[in-house]
Amino acid sequence: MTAILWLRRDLRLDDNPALQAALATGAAVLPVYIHAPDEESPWEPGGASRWWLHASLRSLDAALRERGSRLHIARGDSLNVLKQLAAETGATQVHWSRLYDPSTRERDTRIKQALRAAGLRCESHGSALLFEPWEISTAEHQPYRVFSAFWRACVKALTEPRPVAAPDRLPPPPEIDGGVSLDALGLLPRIPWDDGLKATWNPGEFSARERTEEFLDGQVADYSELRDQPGIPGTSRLAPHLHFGEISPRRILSMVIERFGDPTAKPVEAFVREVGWREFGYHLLYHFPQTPTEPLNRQFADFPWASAEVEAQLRAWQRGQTGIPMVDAGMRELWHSGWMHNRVRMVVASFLTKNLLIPWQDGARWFWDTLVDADLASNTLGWQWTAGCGADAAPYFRVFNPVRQGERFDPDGRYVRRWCPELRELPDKYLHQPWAAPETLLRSAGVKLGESYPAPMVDLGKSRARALAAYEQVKG
DNA sequence: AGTAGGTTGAC
DNA sequence: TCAACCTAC
Repeated sequence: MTAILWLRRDLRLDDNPALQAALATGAAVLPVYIHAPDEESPWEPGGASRWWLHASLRSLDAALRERGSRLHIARGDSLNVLKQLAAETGATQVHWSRLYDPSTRERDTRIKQALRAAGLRCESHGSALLFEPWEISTAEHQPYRVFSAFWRACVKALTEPRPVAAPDRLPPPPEIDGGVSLDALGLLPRIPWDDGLKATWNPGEFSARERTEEFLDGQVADYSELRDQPGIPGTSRLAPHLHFGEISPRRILSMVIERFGDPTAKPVEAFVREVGWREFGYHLLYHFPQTPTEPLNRQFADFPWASAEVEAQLRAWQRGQTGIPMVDAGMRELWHSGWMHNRVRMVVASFLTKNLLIPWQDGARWFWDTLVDADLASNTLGWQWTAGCGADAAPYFRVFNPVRQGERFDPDGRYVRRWCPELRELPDKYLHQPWAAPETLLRSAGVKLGESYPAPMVDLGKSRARALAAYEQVKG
């Protein structure tokens, strides 16, 4: 007898209810990963995500082997693969952790019905969230659209999780033919552009746990103060680990409670609330599955986005060549490391959607392709929030001024100097707005606008006024 | 999770 | 002169 453990975005052995359920059968357990990106269309993982996935699968396989098991890797139609494996091993059960994005939800429902019809026991388990999206609702039994109310309800329902640790030993998997090597999945880039990712990240469950411990024993104490400064490593950087399920939010909460007691009290409250934003994103994606492409607020259906010059402007934004230091620093950090500090994500998103009036969907798609933590729920929430068309949206008039943001959150210019080294010699006063610097100062800093660094592609004041006028139309 | 433009009050 | 605070957008 065999139980199949179908692993997808729960690439861990700790606090994995699907694994525990498979083990509880007392049968042989076959851990399987099936590569079928087309089943996630139109949101198949982008280049940075695939890089992470490769490393995470390798790490998972190593952890399984240490415990007497191994990861079976297959590719192709997920249902066919599962049926074949069940036939070959005589498996009677399949267990997996739930996903919440529209394509995989639909696929998993179909697969569950088909496998059950074929006589298999088939169970999906909640493991990616503190609360399933349907467990939290307003007094009127509606989904929440405002974060503060959503989080209040979550906090009220919060109980101390009791995550089950990774087992020391696993039953040996049945001997089977077939499968493919990890390398054969072609997840790594053919042209090696991943040096920055390698230098920045350690995917895998072990590193996820280590990172969490390090953060909770260190930076979290100053999180509410330092998390907004992109030049300082004050954030947890756990998002990609969470996205691939290398650590569960239940484990994180449990570690928080272990160290601090009340997770909603200082100093950890601000960090736990960020875990809450992640929950909110999943809540919204589940209840409003059209939002990855459609504005939640219907008034935005005919928002007057810019049409002329958009392609060239979008490319300048993507490449970090807008001439606005804070924006360019962020976009270059993203391209180099597959990640961008959250404060800067808001700045570059506001610049794209408001100063350039380029549709938020274009920005969301670029983030999707370049972020190692690309997550449909969080990405959709973030972009709709910035554009002003989503849940708990920034009021239409909230336009970030990237100069002021730079002066407030990167006051010593450490962040901009790191990612825009051609501006390094400029004094702090002009670092965030080189176009305002006197000519002599630019010359002595070796900056030639339009040559060594771009002239600003738009006037911030004028484009802000244009955005306010455009948003005036949807104010209702 | 904002900005700009004003007023106020401490130097 | 400048930070702190207030308010409209």
